Amino acid sequence: MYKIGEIAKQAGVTTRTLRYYEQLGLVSPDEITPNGYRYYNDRALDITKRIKNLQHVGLSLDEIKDVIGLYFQQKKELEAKEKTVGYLQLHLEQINSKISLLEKAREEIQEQISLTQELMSKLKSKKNG
Amino acid sequence: MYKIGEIAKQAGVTTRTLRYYEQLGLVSPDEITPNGYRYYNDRALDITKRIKNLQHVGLSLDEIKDVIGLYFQQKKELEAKEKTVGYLQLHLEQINSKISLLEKAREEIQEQISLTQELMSKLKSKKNG
DNA sequence: ACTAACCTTTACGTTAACGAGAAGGTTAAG
DNA sequence: CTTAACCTTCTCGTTAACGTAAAGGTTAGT
Repeated sequence: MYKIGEIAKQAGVTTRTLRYYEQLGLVSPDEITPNGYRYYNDRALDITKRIKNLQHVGLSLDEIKDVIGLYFQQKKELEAKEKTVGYLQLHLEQINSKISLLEKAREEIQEQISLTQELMSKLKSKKNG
Repeated sequence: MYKIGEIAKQAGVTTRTLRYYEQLGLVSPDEITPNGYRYYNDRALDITKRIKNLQHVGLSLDEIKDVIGLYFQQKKELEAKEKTVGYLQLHLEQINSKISLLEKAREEIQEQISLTQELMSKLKSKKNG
């Protein structure tokens, strides 16, 4: 069991952020002692890191809230599972489209790099020859 | 030459957004007539679309401002080119790290999907005898 | 038992990226 | 030459995702 500061440090966020996430229903402490202290387990740390990653690639906390549970959830009812798979597939498509955009950007950047380098070598050979 | 509304429509943004981008130095009209009307060319449309894409994968307008010019820039001086290549490579690394995150997320999602589907088929076979 | 380093809630502040009107000028088709 | 559909600047409002005290309680090491 870790106190909030420990989790914050490990995950690279502030304690304020963790309380904010809790308020949004994203990550909750495993236990809250009578004095109000929050105690977290490793899973909370894992979730927090995932949130950060998804946020970093352009998802809002609101979107993340819709999917973060799907990474772990283990409900027992068949019906629930069918829904879960549906949501996961939607999420997967979203991820894939982002990957496509980034790969396209990557190609363009690489092309621009080699194009520029080519021009540079021409300039240099002119200078030297 | 297109008026602002036309560009906005094509790029899927509002006119307000285009003026805001102009204010940040991201996209500028090709010409502004004496009455203040903005007229854009195809390149502005292209840039605007790129901005949207980069934004969609998690870059802020501030970060985009630093790199958007690199996708097009054709300055003549050798020194300028060397700098440009440097910036492009940094940008490329940034893009690559985002791709890695997304690919990792993708794997996890796929794993969770097949895991869930496996459990589902077990549930069904139980149900059916 | 002291004290530094934690933790709590409450609440106001901030930045980014626009949205939404007001008040008025311009253009293009009929 | 009218009028709908554009365009302009200006300004105030909004949402997300926290930051930053303030005022005080808790814990852990010495």
